[in-house]
Amino acid sequence: MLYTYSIHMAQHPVIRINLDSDVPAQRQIVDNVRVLLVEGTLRPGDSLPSVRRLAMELGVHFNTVAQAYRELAAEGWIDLKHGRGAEVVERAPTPPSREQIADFRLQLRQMVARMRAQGLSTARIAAELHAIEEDITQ
Amino acid sequence: MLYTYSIHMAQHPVIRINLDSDVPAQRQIVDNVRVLLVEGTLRPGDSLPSVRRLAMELGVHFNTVAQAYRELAAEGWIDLKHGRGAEVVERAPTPPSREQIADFRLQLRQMVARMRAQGLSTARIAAELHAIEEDITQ
DNA sequence: AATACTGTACGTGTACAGCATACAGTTTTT
DNA sequence: AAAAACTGTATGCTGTACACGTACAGTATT
Repeated sequence: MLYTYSIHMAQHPVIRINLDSDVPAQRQIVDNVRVLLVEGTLRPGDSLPSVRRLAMELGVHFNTVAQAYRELAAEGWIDLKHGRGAEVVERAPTPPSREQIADFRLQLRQMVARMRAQGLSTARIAAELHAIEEDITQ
Repeated sequence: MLYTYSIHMAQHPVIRINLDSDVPAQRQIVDNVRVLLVEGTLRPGDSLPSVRRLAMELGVHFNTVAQAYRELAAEGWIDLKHGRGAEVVERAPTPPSREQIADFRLQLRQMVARMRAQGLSTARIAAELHAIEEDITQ
């Protein structure tokens, strides 16, 4: 839990990043906010914290947050308006491609391999997969 | 399939990397070989292709492969001997930590969010999760 | 008009990926 | 034994991305 920072967004949601991780802060911010967007915790019309406010609470420079926001804007999730903050917008659905399924399958195998290499049992991993599977099907 | 390179390892297994990906070639090599190691396609006693041979077939510099091999050696998978190639060795089991389960869970959620953002349906994603789950439990 | 907030655009230092090149150890060939 | 052909290793260079500092530009409030 050390070196883990969090912030409440829009009064409710929370994102956390780990400054010790080898994963860049920018990517952690993008990945975490994207989860909130996909899972519906952040919805169109909601406003995101300002780059300076989020940066202060996460312990990074505001330009780091700004770049993460630009990434999310490029993906079509949010709208950045100069001087007026960032707001979640309706996002046009993306047509899936065949490669993505193969990519997803490979990335899953790689993640499972990484976890098994770290000592997690296959039973434990299967349980986590099952839990996520149930989460998204309801 | 463009820009995807592959190589046969030890007569049978195959690894592929995508030079267009933003994921570094080093990491792709490590991740792909780790999958083969965890899934038992590569076993203790097997020898890996030389850094120059694998590099040529993947289309990268041999030092890139060498660094990937060093990473795998650091993880305890292979033994690098000067002048005599790389060999898979028996690996001591790693004791799992509590944080890893939380990390795994978060990474899974992030991966699912990324795939949903790319247009994959929750049904399709759930099917992939289920398939992997069954693969590792047998 | 002034102030305090918003996001943007530059430059700087650092870390890492990828490559070129030279080196060192081992095996095979001559 | 010498030479050649393989093996992995070490060092330096270049390009790119991350994180930060600082100055700028747009908007809302005072």
